[in-house]
Amino acid sequence: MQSVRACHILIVDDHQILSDGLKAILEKQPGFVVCGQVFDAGGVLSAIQTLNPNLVLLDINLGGSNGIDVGRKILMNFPTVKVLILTMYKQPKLLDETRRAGLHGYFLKDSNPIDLFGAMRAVLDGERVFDERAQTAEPPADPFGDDFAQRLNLTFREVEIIRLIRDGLTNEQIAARLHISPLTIKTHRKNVHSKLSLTNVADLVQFANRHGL
Amino acid sequence: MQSVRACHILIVDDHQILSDGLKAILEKQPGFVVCGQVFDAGGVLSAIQTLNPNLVLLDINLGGSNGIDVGRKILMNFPTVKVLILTMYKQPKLLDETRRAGLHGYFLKDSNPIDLFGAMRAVLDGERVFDERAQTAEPPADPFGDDFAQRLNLTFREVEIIRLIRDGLTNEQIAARLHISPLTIKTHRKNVHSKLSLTNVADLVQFANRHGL
DNA sequence: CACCAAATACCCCAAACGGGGTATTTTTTT
DNA sequence: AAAAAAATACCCCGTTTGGGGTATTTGGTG
Repeated sequence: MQSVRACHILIVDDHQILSDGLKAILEKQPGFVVCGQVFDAGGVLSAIQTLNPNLVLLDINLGGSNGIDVGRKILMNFPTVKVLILTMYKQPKLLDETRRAGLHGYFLKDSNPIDLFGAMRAVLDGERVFDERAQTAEPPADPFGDDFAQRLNLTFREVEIIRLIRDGLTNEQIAARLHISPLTIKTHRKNVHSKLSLTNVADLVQFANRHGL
Repeated sequence: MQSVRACHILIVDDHQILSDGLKAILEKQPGFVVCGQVFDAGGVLSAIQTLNPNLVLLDINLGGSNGIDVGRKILMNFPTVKVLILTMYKQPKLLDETRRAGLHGYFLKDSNPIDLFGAMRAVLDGERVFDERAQTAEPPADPFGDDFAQRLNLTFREVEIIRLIRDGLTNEQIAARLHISPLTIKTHRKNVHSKLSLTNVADLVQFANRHGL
């Protein structure tokens, strides 16, 4: 027998292993009941209709669809349902989009589950919760906590520039941002290409994504 | 009291929510014991030394480090430990790298946990397990299973070309691949930019990644 | 058949990138 | 203080991309 006051949760994530795992730990928490799991964007609205959850945990990357768009649709159709984005992306752009979409929170997958439960309760209490780590335009601070930069012989400045290239800035724009000459950016870029054996922007962006810059 | 024959597992993943969740469902499985969790590349080797696992579940994206490299180090230092890559990346390149590194398997996070348990048992029995879905260079077949392409008014050809751009090919190379003129690629590209409100390769690659192309 | 979306192909020109150099200054390490 | 590493900046030139057009052909669908 379970409390009628328990919060009903719908998990929307295309990674079944995460979804099932999250369900397992949520169900050990008193007050939370996972009333359903959806693995793609398609079935979300009908699942909400059927299962009537209080809160939807929503991934952004839904194998082809954008979770934030899905969140918008949820709000339009079910204004009382809370929507909490649960994602791996520490990108201010996505957090802003989530906020502008009127969703109730943005939470990172590398967080402590305990904190997630706290965020969920806060959202259910009517608060909005946005993870700071995704707001502060990723720390230009120190990409060297890990050893990957050293391993690849990338310097601090190079990592900094890779990030800006990934974000779609041109040499000119990067130069303006860093208050140095565009020609210097070009040099850094050539060095990066040489170090990583790349020849174009696309591969560099892929590299940046893969290494979580 | 637990069976002395239980397989001891170390989970290496920077997403604590996934790690804890996976631990929760693994511990419901008879024969599996999670002997430890590591959240970054740094502590892996010493954790293995201390905890003596039979199998390491290893993510590729370790917040700055490459899991496959970590896997190589594990094999060098602990040749009897099995290493199973558990990742979201359906990329043949990464699967090949895993195979060449001599690791024991490559498994996708959007799989059924039951299948994961099967793969783990197979690996422990000395087999190697590589998920087919990451081998078959993602299906150029049908990007329209989801609605995203329609939603964004992208045509089949456009999606096809976006993929090739993302993979770092130039217009010339794409044209050769598709047996059409480079100028046609250019036109498609312009149309894509217009439809998606993009202006450069970097943003296009980000788009492709985010939508799982 | 008429219509329309999709795919094909070209014109123009400007902007940006890619790769080969060299060189100076600043910072860090030895 | 000397050496090494990092960051800065420029030269060359060719390739590639970006964006404004226009136009033909192809394959459905009403």
